[in-house]
Amino acid sequence: MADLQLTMAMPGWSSPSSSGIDLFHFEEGGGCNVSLKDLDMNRPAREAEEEFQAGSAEEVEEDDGDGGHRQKKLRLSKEQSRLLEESFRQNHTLNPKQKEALAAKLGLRARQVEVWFQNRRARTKLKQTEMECEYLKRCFGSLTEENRRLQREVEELRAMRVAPPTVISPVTRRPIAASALTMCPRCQRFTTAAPPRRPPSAAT
DNA sequence: AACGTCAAACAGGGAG
DNA sequence: CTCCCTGTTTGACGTT
Repeated sequence: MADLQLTMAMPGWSSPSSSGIDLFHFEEGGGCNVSLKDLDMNRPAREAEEEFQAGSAEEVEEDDGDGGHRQKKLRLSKEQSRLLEESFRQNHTLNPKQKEALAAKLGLRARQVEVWFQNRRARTKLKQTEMECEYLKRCFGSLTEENRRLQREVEELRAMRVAPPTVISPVTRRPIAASALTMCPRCQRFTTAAPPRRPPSAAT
């Protein structure tokens, strides 16, 4: 399925678009993910599903009669979830017509389908973010290790660095650093560079 | 019973 | 104004 587009290339990770594996896999086929929730759900959802399976759209119980505006929470049936997932795989967003059609097909209100898609998108994004986070953590770990290794290497190289080459000074007849020699342009002979002249010491 | 997790539903704000 | 995103609340359910 090409429904998830990770924005990061993560070596070793198969992108959903190529693997065909969704981050969220619902109990299609295997059935091992079926929990008691799915089997013994609260009645409104089951009723809705029965209506849905009978081919008619049904308004799930909307008001408890006390004027409270919050919907009674329903759990979607297995079949409703499956169809929503299927639809989500084809498209992560729905236009109003598609929303209405899907809602009618599922026996839900358009608002419920809309909310489901919103939540589903959010969950997908969260999952992606978690994966990216894990990947970055691993990157950080390996880079830290690499950094340590390079630091050690630098220290080792510093420790084994040989002393600079020396020559015998033609003036003092003692060893001096070769870099301290300069060639006299007139006589073409090596001589020691004159030490930088210090200006007369200023006070302080 | 208390706690944790999951997902449905809501609210507010930004973009078009 | 509508749609979507994001953060939050809340109810259902599982686990300890």
